[in-house]
Amino acid sequence: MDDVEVMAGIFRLMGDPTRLRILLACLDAPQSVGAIAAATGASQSLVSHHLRLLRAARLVAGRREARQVFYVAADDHVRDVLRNLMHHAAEQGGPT
Amino acid sequence: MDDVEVMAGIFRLMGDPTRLRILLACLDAPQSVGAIAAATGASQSLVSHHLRLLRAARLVAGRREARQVFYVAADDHVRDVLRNLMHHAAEQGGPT
DNA sequence: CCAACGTATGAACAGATGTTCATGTCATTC
DNA sequence: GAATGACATGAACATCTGTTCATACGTTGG
Repeated sequence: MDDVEVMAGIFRLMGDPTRLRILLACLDAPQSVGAIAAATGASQSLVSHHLRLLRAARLVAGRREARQVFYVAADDHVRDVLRNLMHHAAEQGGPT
Repeated sequence: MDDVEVMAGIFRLMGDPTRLRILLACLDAPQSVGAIAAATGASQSLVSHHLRLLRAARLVAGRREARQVFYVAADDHVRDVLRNLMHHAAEQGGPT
């Protein structure tokens, strides 16, 4: 596949608010699916659906711990991108 | 609007291959709409439609020069994000 | 083994999105 | 000022996407 399409695929995944919140929720530390659902306010089912996509793109990695499964952002580049654009958003919202 | 939604909005715009190619085409130097269309292989109409969205999000800025309009990526953060993920794609495609 | 908990999956649906085709607008040239 | 070139816009359409609801799966405790 073309590099551009790979990039676009990643961006598209980050382009949904719910999925972005999920990513941000497990950016620094592994979180269980339930915890992510609670943190984002999305249903458990929806979170699981999204996590499947994020996992397929290797943006998150999941590890089973007894009954729960803990997900964490799997990529340093992704972390950088997110942090970078968070600054951007902060600037755009800017000082009122 | 929430910061997360702003970020997601930007990511979503970069999440379409055509639009991403358009962005990359005018990342370093201003390009006319026709030039962008030629560079990306998309129709003039489609490029114009996408440029409208990118302009609305202030990801590109357009300047009229006689008959032509030149667009250029308008934001340093965006440039950084794109370059950052280009490296990511390079790594993922990586050494076989 | 049965029940309970946490997570995953599948079907179905409403709404959004990318693209095309046709046409409109603005600036230039003759 | 009519014609041409470069870009913008609008309608229409097929496709994709996010969400929900119901249900299945795997793991632990009695």
